[in-house]
Amino acid sequence: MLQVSTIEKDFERCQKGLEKRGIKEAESLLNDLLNKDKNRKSLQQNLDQILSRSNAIAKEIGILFKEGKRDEADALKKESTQLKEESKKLNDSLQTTERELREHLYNIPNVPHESVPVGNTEEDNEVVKIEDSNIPELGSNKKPHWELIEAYDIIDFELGNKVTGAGFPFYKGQGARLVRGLVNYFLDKANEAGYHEVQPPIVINEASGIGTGQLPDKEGQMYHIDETNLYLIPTAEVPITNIYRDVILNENSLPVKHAGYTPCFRREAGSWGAHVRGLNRLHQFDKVEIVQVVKPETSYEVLDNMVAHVEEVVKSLGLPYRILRLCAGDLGFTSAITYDFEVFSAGQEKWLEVSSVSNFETYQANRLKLRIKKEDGKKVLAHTLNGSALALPRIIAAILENNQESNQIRMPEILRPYLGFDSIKR
RNA sequence: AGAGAGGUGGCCGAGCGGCUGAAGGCGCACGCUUGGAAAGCGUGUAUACUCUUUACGGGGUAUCGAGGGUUCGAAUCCCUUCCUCUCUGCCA
Repeated sequence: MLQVSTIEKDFERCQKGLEKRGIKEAESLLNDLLNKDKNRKSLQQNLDQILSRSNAIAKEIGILFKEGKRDEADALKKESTQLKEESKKLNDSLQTTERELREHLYNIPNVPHESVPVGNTEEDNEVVKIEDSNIPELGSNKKPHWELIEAYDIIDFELGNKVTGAGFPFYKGQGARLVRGLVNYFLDKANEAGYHEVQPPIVINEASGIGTGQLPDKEGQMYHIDETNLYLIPTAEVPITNIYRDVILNENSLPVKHAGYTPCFRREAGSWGAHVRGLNRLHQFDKVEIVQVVKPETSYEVLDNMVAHVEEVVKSLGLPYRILRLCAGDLGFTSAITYDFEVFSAGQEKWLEVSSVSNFETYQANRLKLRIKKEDGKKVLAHTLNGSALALPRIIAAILENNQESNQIRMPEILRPYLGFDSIKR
């Protein structure tokens, strides 16, 4: 969530940033917030004064009682009772104001970074890099992965339908081993790059959802468990980043780098259709996530490092890819800047998003109350970043489609030690 | 799931209606001491909001799991809720 102090100091930047996101009334919105905050402050001040007086009276009464001066004490009691009524009222309106302010802030997205292109749709995303020299020539008998997986019997949607429902496939045989191999490979790469591995819970509470910004904004995208008011994670970002909720980190313990593998669950309500066949969109999928908590002044350098790491992994699989800088309209709610990675899947002749690397600046940290204690004792909000490294299903789709031959699918060289086979055969 | 115990500062732990933002200890930081280290001694050591100050700093309020209540006054009493531990049950 945005900080009121940032809005005060950097009004114009905030206004322009939000306008870039298509919020036309940004100026009045921000002014409204500032006014609410002013209101909050004055209420707080009045309340504090009354409480201060109450505390003084209570102390006096204590002393008077000890001295046996009942009458004087009784007079003070009356005043105190009166003050209490006043303070109750003030406290109520203070809490209302604070709640409104908070809710208001929750509903304002992050201010995009300067370099984020203007735009509303995917078309406006900026292609930063494209590496398409290795797009295969498949000729006339190329197949999309949903045909390949049936032909080789490695992923079974029907079985998933039976046991759970649409979007929950079974991976079988070499398909299951491919998933396991990829997860291991991705985790090994992350470890090599200095990310400390964690295996987080895949169910989170409400506070965690709010901390990273899934709640209250994207409530409908998560599976909810009513009995215990818990949510299935949509990404490992949530449990991993929330390790640092309500934490003050020493400056010298930064950067914090974590990697973790989890299944991810997304309801994807209403976003189904012909263009999301097969592995392109699922309710449950596997992903290795990388997360960093860093000093504000280093976060853009770190972002570049994370992009470079993801690029290295994608490249090592021999997949054609491109890197996009998302336009303001396509940018996630909590992100200041996001780079998407897409791989080209030659069977469908489509670019598929396989990773999203974002800098949230202080937006998440402010919600999380994640701060850094500097050498001089001053505290500042940390910057948080994360990226997929990588999400599996579309990587699998691209591997299958791009490496298909008439009677086998060759596996990328680098994966073979992880798989125990060189190609998928019938 | 049933019965009981408990949640206090970075940690341990006292307090069980006013003098407690909180004893004592440990840890940590700085200083003294030392040839150096240890020990010893001294000082300091939560967070948020807010007022004030050029700054150093100073003041106010809140916070003893969370929320509500009783009271002039609550870490201390009552209620609700969450969590932890022990025993019983169940179970990978």
